[in-house]
Order: sequence, then structure tokens, then C-alpha cells
Amino acid sequence: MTQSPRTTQRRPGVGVLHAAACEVFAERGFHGASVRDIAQRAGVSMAALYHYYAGKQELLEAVLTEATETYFRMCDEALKAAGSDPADRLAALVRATVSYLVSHRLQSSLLLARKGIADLPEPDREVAAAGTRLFAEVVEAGVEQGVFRTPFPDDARRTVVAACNAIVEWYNPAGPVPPEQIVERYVHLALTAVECVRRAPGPRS
Amino acid sequence: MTQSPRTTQRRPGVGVLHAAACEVFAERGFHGASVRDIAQRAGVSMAALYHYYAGKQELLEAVLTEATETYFRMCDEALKAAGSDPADRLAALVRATVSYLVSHRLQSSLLLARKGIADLPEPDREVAAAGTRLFAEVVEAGVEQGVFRTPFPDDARRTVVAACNAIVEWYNPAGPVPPEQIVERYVHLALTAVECVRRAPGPRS
Amino acid sequence: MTQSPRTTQRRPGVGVLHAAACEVFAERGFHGASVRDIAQRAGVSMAALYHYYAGKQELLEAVLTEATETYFRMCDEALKAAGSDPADRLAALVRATVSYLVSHRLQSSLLLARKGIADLPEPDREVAAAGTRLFAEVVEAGVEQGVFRTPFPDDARRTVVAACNAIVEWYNPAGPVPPEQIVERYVHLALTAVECVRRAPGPRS
Amino acid sequence: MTQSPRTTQRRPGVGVLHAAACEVFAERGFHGASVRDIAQRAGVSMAALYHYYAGKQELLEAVLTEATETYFRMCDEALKAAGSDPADRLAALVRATVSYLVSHRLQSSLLLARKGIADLPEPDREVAAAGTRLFAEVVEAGVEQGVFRTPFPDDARRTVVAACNAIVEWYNPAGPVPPEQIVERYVHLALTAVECVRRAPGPRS
DNA sequence: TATGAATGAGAGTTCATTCAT
DNA sequence: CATGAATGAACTCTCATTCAT
Repeated sequence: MTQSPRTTQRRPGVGVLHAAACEVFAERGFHGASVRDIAQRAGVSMAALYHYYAGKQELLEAVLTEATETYFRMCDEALKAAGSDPADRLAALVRATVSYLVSHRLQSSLLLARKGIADLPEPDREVAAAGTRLFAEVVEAGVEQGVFRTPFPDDARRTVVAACNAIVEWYNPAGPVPPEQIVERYVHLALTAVECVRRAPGPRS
Repeated sequence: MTQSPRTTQRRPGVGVLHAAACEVFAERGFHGASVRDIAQRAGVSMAALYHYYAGKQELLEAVLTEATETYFRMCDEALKAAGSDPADRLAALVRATVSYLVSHRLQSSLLLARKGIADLPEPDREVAAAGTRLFAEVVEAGVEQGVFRTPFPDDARRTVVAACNAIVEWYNPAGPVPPEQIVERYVHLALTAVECVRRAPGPRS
Repeated sequence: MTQSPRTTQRRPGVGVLHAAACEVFAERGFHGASVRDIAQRAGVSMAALYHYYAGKQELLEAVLTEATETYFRMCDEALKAAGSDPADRLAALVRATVSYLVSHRLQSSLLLARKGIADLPEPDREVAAAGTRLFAEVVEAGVEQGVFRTPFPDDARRTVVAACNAIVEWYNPAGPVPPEQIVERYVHLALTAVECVRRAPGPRS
Repeated sequence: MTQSPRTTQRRPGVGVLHAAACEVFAERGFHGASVRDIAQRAGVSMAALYHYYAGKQELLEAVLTEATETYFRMCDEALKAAGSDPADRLAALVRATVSYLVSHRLQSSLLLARKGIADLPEPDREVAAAGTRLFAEVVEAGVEQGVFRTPFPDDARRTVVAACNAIVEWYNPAGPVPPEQIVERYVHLALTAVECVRRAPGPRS
């Protein structure tokens, strides 16, 4: 559904499998998901699955990698579009994160459940670290420039990230609040959390 | 390790099993944990395990129930000790939550990973709802009394809870920051998030 | 059927499994034999098999180890009973070998097919070397004492061993020649092969 | 590598496949060898393999047939070149057999492991019988003419054949003994085994 | 021709669970 | 009470094979 076009081209079945794996892993977790389930959901035989992926683990890694890349691409683009003002940059990151969460809910669950779901050896830590750094740099810049006044930059950053991530647990696309509004709310909350001096702009004001 | 004394009385094996289950479930997740692992870790035979618990599911439920009860007891006591001021009450809840997290790390992981880990049908929702309500009542009271100025009480509440919960992912008891300091930081962050008018008392300032 | 009594005591099922494994491995080879077949032949479930043996490989190793031990025990006893005369000693080894072959036909096939049947790592080479040494010492002693006149002691030894081993390919217990006669025939052939100076005693003369 | 030219003509892939099958079957046995392995080793796709051979079984049969034909051709030629003297004829057979073994080691392993490797129903027995008859006729002729004095012609013949066949298990082309010397040694051993009256001509003495 | 995709059957192994002792 | 033995179902994964292109 959302895998990068590169991986889909010329390999019919791989797209379906990727999407199915995403769903089933998100629903039942790595150990709870059976390869049978995934193949069935994709509408192919198990042997076909093994034609494309070396195993369950690789399937998970593929899904995770794709999700990670997409998320970081969104963050990078958002940061590029933002200016140099820390508040703007933090807002950009929050917007990217929340947008990703509401538009890629399965991948988000997966990404956030990564820890402990399987043994994703090295790259996992790097990725988590990269995600941390993205926010950390912005927050630190804001603190240095005196525009973020929080006495606890690290914990404020963790709060912002945790708040965004938690959205995946309650967000309902059929719910009353449209995504854009959620985005702006969390921008507000983020700027509040870091104690931004220019009062967090009320949503869309 | 931390099971309620009631369940330990008269049943020598049950305490060990409870603790072992807690560890293994936390380490590997419900589906990733095998009953063999748990029995082995507890140092008893699998048949002995089945003597005390009807099955894997029940073992999980026991651990979760105990964890839930302990947590809510701590919250209740904290609220009882707090006065009627919403800021105090919110601070009390945050203190209880953070205290629980740092002192019951395995149970916390379990509690927070509940979702999707297994099919805990009814009581789970009630419990989550109860946790939500605990914070929600306090936040709503604060907003009604004008002491919390956040324009988004629900999301502010979610932010506070998410921030506390996230502690379990990074907290290291061997780390430099003592638990009491963490508690006070998160009290500050919580009051900031709800935009408490009486500025959040800076820690020890 | 022929596993050492030690391994059978107190572990019902292990004996049946050992025998079944022996049969099936001998009939179909390691890769051709399925664990299902072995369990079925033993009349137990596959899970029961895995209760006693860690896997297919271990099952094979158990059978092979037992067979090896039995064979070497027979050789040792035969050598002990024989005097110091090289011809007697060679005859003793041949008797032991042929006796083993006709009385443990399945194990013999297994032992002789060892090579390449699976990846029996270290001990296999030692065992083969031990078997070689057993015969080699006797033949070399005979040559040194001038009682074996073969100009090619190594190849003569190989001939003797190969001739004995080949019995397993044609021996039919229901056939006309009784085992004792076969034994004496191969003693004769062995002494002939090493060119024993005291003409090989005609069978039982 | 050594397939008959007939099968190679016009079919570029078949030679490579034949050789690859030979190698892989020899290395891992019939059941242990996978069609994938063979195709890969041959550097062709599996579908290409199935274009030339109906299946795994047929692949094995082709390899075995070719090996058998080559061996029997060598035996026939050797016998034709030999005179009518049983000792000469036996020597010729041994020379042919040993020559084949050292120059076609993979095929030899395959041929000698035939038994139990797969279900080669009819032709297999005929072939084994033919091999037996080849030696048996020569030995019987020698016994009838009084030039072979062994009291056990059948077992002596089996000894000779077994001794030759065993060479494949220890022969190392990089070893110190050149093939021609091995050949002569085994001629000596064979004539010794059948108790040839004209003493086996010591090698080059 | 020659290939990648696809498959059903079966491989070895582990699972949660039960039961006779 | 507690254990070792045993099981059926399910697991991940590989197999030999076919077929549309």
C-alpha cells in the first residue's frame, strides 16, 4: 500500500506481501503473526512468499526499513521547508511526525513496537538514535537561542515525541477531529512543552 | 518479586512463577514467551506451572491484574494524600505514575505493551478507561477552575500520560539521575503541558 | 533392540525409538529418512521423539555411537582372548568383525554408510581411524615378525577390512551358509590376503 | 566432465548439468542433493534443468547409466585385450576397475552408493548382477582350470571386488602413490586372494 | 528456448497442554 | 503435590515440480 515504488516494480506479489505483512505484524506482533497468515492475507501461497523474502525476519525488516525511510524522508523535507527558527523547525518536525502517524498507522504501530518485537540487530539502534537526534538538535538549538525556556530539554523533547507517538493509539480516521487540526494541536503542545517564549501560536492563528 | 502477598501465601511456587512470568513476558512478549521458558526460569516443572495456573493466558492475566492493582492503589493513595487543588492532584498522579514506572519496570512494560500482546478481552478496556479517567478528571477539574489553561485538555492529558509512560523506555536505574529528580521533572512537564497558571513550581526553586 | 541397557533403563520409548531410527536410517539413509517415519515406526508421536532426542542429527549420532561402541567392545574382547600370535590376532579381529556384521546388520550398514550421510563432525574421523589402527597394528606386527609376507601391508589390510564389510551387502540370514562358516571363510581369506606363512588353516582344520 | 559425447551433442546445457549432478549427488547423496543446488552449480536456471531432464530421479539415472556404461566398456576392452589365461583376465579386470575408480572418482562413489540412495528399481539389479558375472566368470574359469586354488571362489571374488571398490574411499590423487602402482598392487592382491598358483607377479619384479 | 513466478506437499521442530503415576 | 511422558496442532521453511510468458 505504501511501499516505495522501487520495490514494487516488476515484482508482482511483493507489494501485496509487503502490505499484508504490515497489516498482520501490526495486528498481532511479530511472534503472534504467522507466515501463513501473511501469505493468506496477501492471497498467495507460502512458498511464493519465500520466493521474495528469505524469511519472516526479513519480511519484518523490509516493512520496517520502508517505514523508517518514508518517515525520515518526510522529516527531512519538512525541515528543509522550514526556516532556521527553532520554533518553526520544531513545528515542522511535529507536523511531519503527526502527518506520518495518521497517514501510516500500521507502519507507525510497527515502528513504535519495534523494541522487543524481534531481534533487529544493529540498524534499529541507529534509527532510533537518528530519530532522537532529529528532535534533539532542534530543541537544543531553541534552548541555546533562548527561545525554548524549558529547564529540562531532554525530557521536554521526550515528552513531545511521546505525545506524538501516542496518537497512534487513539487516532480514529473516522473520528470527528480532522488530521490537520490534530497536527496543529500537537504543534501547540510541543511548543508549550519546550516552553517556547513566543507563545505557541494558537492553532492556525 | 512484587506480587501481592495474597497470592504468595501458602503457595510456594506461585510467587516464583509470577515473577518469572513477568520477566519472560516483558523480555519476549506474550507470543514470544514460551511456557517452558517461564517454568524453567522459575525453576519448576511445567506440570507444576499448570498446577497453579490454567494456562499461559491466565498467567499473563495474573501478572497484569496484579500490576494494575498495584498501580491504581498507588494512584489512589497519592490522590488521597493530595488536597483538592488540581495542580496538586495532577502532580500527585504524575508522582505516583513515575514512581511506579521506575520501581516496577517489568510490570510497566507489560502494562504498556498490553495492547495487541494477547486477547485480553473485557477487563483490559475497563482498566485503560480507568487510567484515562483518573487523569481526565483531574485535568478537567483544573480546566473548569481556570487553573489549567490548555485549550486542548484531552490532548494535554494524553501528553502527560504518554510522557510518563515513555520513561520506561529510557530509564536506567544505574543512570545519573535519581528517581526523585525524574519525578519532579515530570511534574514540572505535566503542569507545563496543561498550562497551569500558577507556574509549575520549578524543581526546588 | 541392541542399544546398551544403560540408555534403555527408566526411559520407555527411547529403546523403541533407537531401534526404529536404526531401521529407517539403514533403509533410506539420513536425508531420505523422515523424523515422521521414525516416530511412526516406533509407534510414538513426533513430539515424543523430540522429548528424548534433540533432533534428527542427534538421533543418528546416538545410533551410530551405540553401534560403534558395541563393535569396538567386541573387537577388544576378541583381541584380549587371542594370544600374541599375529595370525591369531588377525583371525580374532576378522571373527569379531564378521560376527558383528551378521548379527547387527542394520547398524553395520549405518556404520559403513557413515561417510557422507550427514555431517558427523569430529568423533567420526577418530572412530574410523581407531578401526583402521586396530587392524593396522595387527598386520604390522605380523609383517615385522615375518609371519605376514605381503609386500603391501596397508593395501592388504584394506582388502581384509573391505572384504568383511562387503558381507553386509550380500549376507542373508535365511541363506544356506551359516554365520560360523562365513566367519571361518573370511579368516581364511584374511590370512591369505596378508600372505600368512603358516598357510591359512583351512576352515576349522 | 566425463559424460558420453552423445549426450553432449547439440545440447549446450546438458553436459554442464550432468557434471553438476554428478558432483552434487556424490557430495550429498540423492536425498541430500537439491535440484536447486544442481542447477546452481551448473549455472543454469531450474526451469532449464527441467527442460533437459524430466526430474531429479531421471538426472540420477542419467548419471548412473553413463557411469555404468563407461565402466563396462573399460572392462570389455580390457578383457578383449587380455588373452584367455584366467590370471591375465582377472588382472585385466582389476586394472580396468582400479583405473576407472581413480579416474572417475565421483561416478565411482555414486555407483558404489547406489544401494539405498534412491529407488532405481529394475536396471540396477541387472547392472550389479552384470558386474558380479564379469568377475565371477573369470574366477570360475580360473578355478576350473586349476590355476586359482581358493576353496571359496565366491568369497574370493567378493574380496577382490570389495578391495578395488574401497580404493575410492581413501585414494587421493595428490597422494604419493601414483595410480599405476596402485593398479599393480591390487592386481597382486587379487591374484593372492584367489590363490593363483602361478604366484602373483610381484609388481615389476 | 529459457526464465521468474508460483505451488502443494512435506520437511524438521516447537508449542501449549494433558495425564498417569 | 509434583513429575516425566506424551500428544496434536501449529510453526517456519524447503522441496521437486509446473507453467505462463
